Amino acid sequence: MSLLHAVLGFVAIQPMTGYELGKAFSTTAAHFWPADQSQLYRTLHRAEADGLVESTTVEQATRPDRRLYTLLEPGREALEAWLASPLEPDTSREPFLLRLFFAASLGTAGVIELLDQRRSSAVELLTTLDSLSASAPPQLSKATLAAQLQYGTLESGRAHARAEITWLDELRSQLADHKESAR
Amino acid sequence: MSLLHAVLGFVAIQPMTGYELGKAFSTTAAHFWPADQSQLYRTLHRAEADGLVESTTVEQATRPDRRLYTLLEPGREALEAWLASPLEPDTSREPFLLRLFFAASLGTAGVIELLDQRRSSAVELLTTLDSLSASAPPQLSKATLAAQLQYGTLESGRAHARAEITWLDELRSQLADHKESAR
DNA sequence: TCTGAATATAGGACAAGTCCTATATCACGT
DNA sequence: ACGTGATATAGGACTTGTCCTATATTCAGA
Repeated sequence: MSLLHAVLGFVAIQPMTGYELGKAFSTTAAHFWPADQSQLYRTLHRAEADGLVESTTVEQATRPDRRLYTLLEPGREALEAWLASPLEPDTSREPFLLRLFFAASLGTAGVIELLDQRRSSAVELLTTLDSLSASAPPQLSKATLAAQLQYGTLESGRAHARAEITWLDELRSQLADHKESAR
Repeated sequence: MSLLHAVLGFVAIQPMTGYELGKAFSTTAAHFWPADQSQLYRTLHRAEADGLVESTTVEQATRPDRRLYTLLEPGREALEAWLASPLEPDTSREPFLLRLFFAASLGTAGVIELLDQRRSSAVELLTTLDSLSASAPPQLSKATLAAQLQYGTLESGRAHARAEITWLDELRSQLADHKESAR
């Protein structure tokens, strides 16, 4: 249940509404933590019921009312406890690798197509991250710790995207050679 | 629901029991597709109910009976359809990045500790993958396509683990420098 | 003028996965 | 002798996330 922690993390920086949180996720955190809009609001409700955050309704003339969420002390404690808790081992699912693992029946040509598809999404991702990265403060060494860490997550995405592309290219050429030599 | 496809993929290679599938996942596929034992059996039941696989009970004297699952034609079609379907964009969650993103309140020293923890799990993973990789056939260029692809998923894991370590080291030294210069 | 996107929140139905427990027997080590 | 792990399957309870729909208004563009 880490969406809760992400929500607490954002609200700790600044009180926010559910809508703003959605924006924050889809811009800053999209590449490592997709957040479903519906789930977001449900998480906020639950966090409030659990006394972690508090909401005040901000009436608006033309738009629907906004509910501004503020972090409460128990919420801050939960956030800190999460940050300090031991890292659990990564158990991530990689749908692409799953597919590749079983893709032999597509034949060499089919697999190469699959690799090329994957390659172009990786390039696309890298381009997106590059442009986000370009809009970061140039004086990183003088930035706050928070800014450095947020930039760091971007760098992580870039590093992995580059690694993915390199790996794909190697595998591709290996398969192509094999096909060649099998003539 | 990709566990189903993974199950079909394994059963396509060779008829298997749920128990054997569990083994297959935890040895070959553990690093990209963790499979819960309970979920595995449920998936098998459902696949059989849907006419994708067929099971025959193999009675055993001392051990509990085994149910051997065989791929049926509709199952093979489902598998091929999945392999040929367009790749959906990756929406993976990265709990570590989420934590790092909000970790500023731990302070530079605390963050460095976090990075070090992460680094040692990455090194551990890399070591595991390296030893798996070492037991692969040396004549890779002569291997079957299936073997090449399966080896490829291992290589992917290694490439990403190395990228992770490099990135962690860079971030770590950047934070350390910053701390240094802030004295 | 009409359509769609943005602003803002919310619920229902469902899918998928996790964790724990149950059952039963045998082999192996201490 | 005694517990632990391997073999083998299965269900219950629960959590989390996804997808779709609803509601209500305003503004920009075709």
